[in-house]
Amino acid sequence: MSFQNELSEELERLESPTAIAQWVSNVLRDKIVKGVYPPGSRLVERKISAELGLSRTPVREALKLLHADGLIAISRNKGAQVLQYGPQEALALFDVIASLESLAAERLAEHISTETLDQLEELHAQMMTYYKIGNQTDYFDTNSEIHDFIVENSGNQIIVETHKRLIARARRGRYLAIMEPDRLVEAVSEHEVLMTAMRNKDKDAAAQIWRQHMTHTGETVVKVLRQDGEQ
Amino acid sequence: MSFQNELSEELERLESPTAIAQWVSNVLRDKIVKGVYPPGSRLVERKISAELGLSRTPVREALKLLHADGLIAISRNKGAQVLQYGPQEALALFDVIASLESLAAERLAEHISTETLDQLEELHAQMMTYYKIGNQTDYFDTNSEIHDFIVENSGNQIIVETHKRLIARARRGRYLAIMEPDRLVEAVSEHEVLMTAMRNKDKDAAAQIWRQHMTHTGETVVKVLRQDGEQ
DNA sequence: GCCCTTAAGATGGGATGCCATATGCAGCGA
DNA sequence: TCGCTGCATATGGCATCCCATCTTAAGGGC
Repeated sequence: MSFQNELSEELERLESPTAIAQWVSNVLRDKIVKGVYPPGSRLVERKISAELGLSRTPVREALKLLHADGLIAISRNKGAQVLQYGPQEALALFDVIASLESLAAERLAEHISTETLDQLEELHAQMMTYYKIGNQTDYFDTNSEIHDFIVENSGNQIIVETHKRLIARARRGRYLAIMEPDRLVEAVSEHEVLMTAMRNKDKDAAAQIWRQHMTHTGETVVKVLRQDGEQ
Repeated sequence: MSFQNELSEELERLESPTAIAQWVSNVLRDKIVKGVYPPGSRLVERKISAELGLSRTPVREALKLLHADGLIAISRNKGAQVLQYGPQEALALFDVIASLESLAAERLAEHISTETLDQLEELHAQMMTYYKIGNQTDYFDTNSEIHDFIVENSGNQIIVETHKRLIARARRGRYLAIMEPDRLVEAVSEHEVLMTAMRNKDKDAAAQIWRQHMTHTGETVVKVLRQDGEQ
């Protein structure tokens, strides 16, 4: 089996340099996040390059990218190994993400334009609809969109870059964590509070509720990971 | 001229894989921070590898690392180019760093042990001595040590990693920014307030003052960069 | 004299080969 | 039977080669 078809498709779309390494890193990241490569498993350059029909060079670069993202450790003669991901890592990760998204919400609330607010209202309304009809998948997708939207419109590129890097690691937990009904109700209520803060351009309220929101999300992920670990 | 001597020395001490690439990236990072490679200048793989007496491979990896750090842009057929660094970038950077160091101070204040507090007191006293006798160089070094100490003892590895990455970029500004006497007095006073918060294990006060402290520092750097840009 | 064409050089990306070292297993000795 | 030694294998790091593409400049045509 080969991934050459998908590779060709992707490459035509992207003209960025090191597009292949990017593609490989995305493939591997996905497999790590989804547990195909469990923590501790070894990613061998030669093996992956053979599977993907590539030389070692782009695979090697992809592994370096994953290393920079904090997903794997690279040791000589032992191959890259998927790092552990447990409650402790998730706790630390969400602590920083909460602080970062809170900052993003604060900065956005400060200078939000009517157009941007309208787009946010649109996303929020969409999410509420999915919530009311009980469509979990679309609810979570729109939810993620809202979080990303706030970060991307914070006006601070450093926040965007840093957030992107950390979220890649946190997704590993979110994939396992299926929100419980109780948390869902609370989360929706917190989203409502944020919208009010945005409408009032109240940066302190926005920062406060968004940090609280992400902290709660983190706590839920940690709880799920703990339950998972006990099994 | 060759750097082979220094290279050998470094390599004996480090047994980490990709030690050469790390070393090269440190050399280049230093030159970027110090302005030897000004913004917009081109870093050509073949040229650097020739100068350092290495093949292109490790140099290439080093450039990828600098790219991941956000210091350079890599474009095909044009070489890596040092990214601009002006008031706008510094503003965005310090906004995030302030938030991050504030979080670190908050987490440290929560659980700080007597031994850790003693070490911090020691560093603080040392810095105050340098301040009083007007030894600027040692003052700034100890100041940096305090900031790093707080981050490293926050108990959150994600904070440490993220901070390290961002500080590498911010150093570019701090190298240019020589603190003014007015700011110096204010900064020292803010350090005093932090120490009080730490002694009281008052996490909110610690978070508040440390964010304010870093925001002020950022503003000073931005001011200096603006003056520099106007010349 | 100006602009377009074209060819040579520059430059990063990818492929491949060699090397140093760590790992693991097999065989030998006590 | 257990442990130690040594060799084969695995594996990542580095060097080198080729290639596609962009840049640049020179030369010819209008």
